[in-house]
Amino acid sequence: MKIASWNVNSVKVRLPHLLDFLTDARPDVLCLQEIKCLADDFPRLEIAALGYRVEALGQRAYNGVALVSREPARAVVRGLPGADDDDQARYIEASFGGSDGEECRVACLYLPNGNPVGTDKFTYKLAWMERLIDHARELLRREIPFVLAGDYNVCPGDEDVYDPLAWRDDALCRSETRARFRALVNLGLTDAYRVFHREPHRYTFWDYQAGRWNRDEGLRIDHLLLSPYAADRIAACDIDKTPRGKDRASDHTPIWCELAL
DNA sequence: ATGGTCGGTCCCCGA
Repeated sequence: MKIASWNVNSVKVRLPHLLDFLTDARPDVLCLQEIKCLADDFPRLEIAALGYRVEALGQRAYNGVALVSREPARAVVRGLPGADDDDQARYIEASFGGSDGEECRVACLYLPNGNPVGTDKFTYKLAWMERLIDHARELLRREIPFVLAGDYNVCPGDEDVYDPLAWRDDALCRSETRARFRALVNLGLTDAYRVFHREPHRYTFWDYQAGRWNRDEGLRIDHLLLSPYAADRIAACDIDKTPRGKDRASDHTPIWCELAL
């Protein structure tokens, strides 16, 4: 089962690139973030023509997440549990069947950016991470394979930033942020990318400004965290830089993994 | 060179 994650920064603008990626990469499940539209406005017909279905949690103008899959999603959960008053569309989770009949639970998440530090945005980010930790603990209790995929807005270490000093006090790199990411991993999850790639300075995001893409000055902030049963089955993982190099690209590029499920 | 870039919009905000 191939699972991919991509912050598309508007699914309407990125539709041609999205169709290209589905055609070329053929993921079984694709997690999308920042679709920036209501679920009813998601371009389903074009996706369906390629044999894919969509489950979305949308929002006007901001945020919005979706699961694009070949097989129908089962037991869909919309919204990260733990706060009834959170109206930001940042989380959707569902189960998908593997080729051997084994199931995998896939969560698509768009973790808050949190800038500027010292405001309620940073407080919200940290609280959201605490909720994610609590929910991951619940998923682990089920003893099933699962993947927490998405735009975490977290650079786990200095090796994941082109200029760690300049970014030291950014919400993506702050010690409070990194400590919570470590706490999540330390529950027993595996950073899929690091199973296969130890080199520093491999990125999934390059800012639109200042020619960051052309200078390869980016951040590794999109991650696939695997439960123990999923980690046991990992066969491959990589970042696909092709979409980022296209005209009218998203500022993020997809990350994917292959699980023997 | 005190800027630079996108996308979606209650004409600026979030990234």
